Amino acid sequence: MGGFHVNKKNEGEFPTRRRGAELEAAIMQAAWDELMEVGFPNFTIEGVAARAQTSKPVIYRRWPNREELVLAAIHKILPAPPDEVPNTGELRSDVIIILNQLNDILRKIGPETIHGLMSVLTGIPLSELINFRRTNAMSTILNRAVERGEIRHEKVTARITRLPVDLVRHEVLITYEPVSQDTIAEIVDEIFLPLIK
Amino acid sequence: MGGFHVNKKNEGEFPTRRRGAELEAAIMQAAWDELMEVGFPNFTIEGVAARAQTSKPVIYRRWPNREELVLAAIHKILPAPPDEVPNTGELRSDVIIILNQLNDILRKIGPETIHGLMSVLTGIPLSELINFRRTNAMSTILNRAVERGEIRHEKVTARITRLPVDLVRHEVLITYEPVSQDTIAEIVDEIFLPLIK
DNA sequence: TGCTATAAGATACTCAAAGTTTCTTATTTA
DNA sequence: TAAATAAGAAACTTTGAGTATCTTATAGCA
Repeated sequence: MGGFHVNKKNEGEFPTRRRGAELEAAIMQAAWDELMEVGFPNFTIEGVAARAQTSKPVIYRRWPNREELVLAAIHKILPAPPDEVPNTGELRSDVIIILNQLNDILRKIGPETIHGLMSVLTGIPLSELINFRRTNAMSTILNRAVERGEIRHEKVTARITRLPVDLVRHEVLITYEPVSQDTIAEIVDEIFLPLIK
Repeated sequence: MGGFHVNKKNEGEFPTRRRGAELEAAIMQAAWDELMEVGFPNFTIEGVAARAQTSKPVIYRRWPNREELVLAAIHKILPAPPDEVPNTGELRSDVIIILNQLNDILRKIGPETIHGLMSVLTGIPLSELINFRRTNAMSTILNRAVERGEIRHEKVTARITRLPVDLVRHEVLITYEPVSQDTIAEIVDEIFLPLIK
């Protein structure tokens, strides 16, 4: 028992029905827009379909559910930070650059969406959900600082390497404090550098 | 157009229909059990009503929605940590006690539920959602350590006071690492104490 | 150029659960 | 013992997830 069909035959010169990559890109953009406008808890597949001027089955043929669609849109739309690890010649400014990149990404996605994803995609740490190849950036920065003789390598433990990133994440996601330049400076100058210098 | 009613008249000696505080307690327990068994994403009001052997309107008369019901159950059922702030006479062991209490609470509620609540109750920091009057415990501990002469008061900034609690929260909620005694010791001995001593 | 495979799009399902309404009746209280 | 209160039963509306079925536009190929 099929539906009531009103498709018009298109005798025109170029296609009006999108397919493949073009259609996919339109859906990703629509999903992102929907997420930004209504927020994660109100994000619906139907809303995305309407916005992209397509229909639900088209979306379900590509992504199995709400969460995967959101995750895909995030990875597709969000500009990844540059691949190169900052290298200013000074540890402090390198770390501040990394922390600003992280803060930007988290702020753009929004805590509400991140919490929503983490609630549903159980047991997957944030670094796996949203990993812009930033995992090793801090290590690289610290190795360079050791090579320059700026810090001593015995000070560089795994926990201290993660510390600044962890604190920015905590600030954005758990306390909802806006992470200003002052906040970042505080984390770096009051916590991180004293431990490693 | 009301429903089909099969209530039996109870001519017995004592009430079979619960009300007030007794009913409320049964609902809270049912909500907690439901949360523990099916997890936050699958938690339903209908499930709670069935489990508590009552009906949806009874629940909706008291709590406006799913999230508030969960939040109420958490606060009702979860044993709050003791009111007294630990006072062993040594900073290190006091901090370890606090961090273990925090870890216990977060583990009992579960990251999935916490993320779910934070996604829906937008903009409310974790410390307001789940505040077992622990907010000032660290301050008290540090003040006592200053009084004992164990540390100097200039070292005690707001950020350093929050640091150990922040790191445990981050570990449980963001990285999903199990917080062992070793992890807590690492946070205290490798990060916190070196900054404050 | 026309044929065929593919996939888009429309529509209508089913199912579950949120939240509401209406009614009856048990229980408390005055 | 009567009146007020609130529990409980059931059916309702609405929304959205996810699926199934069909038609038809389009791409790629013969």
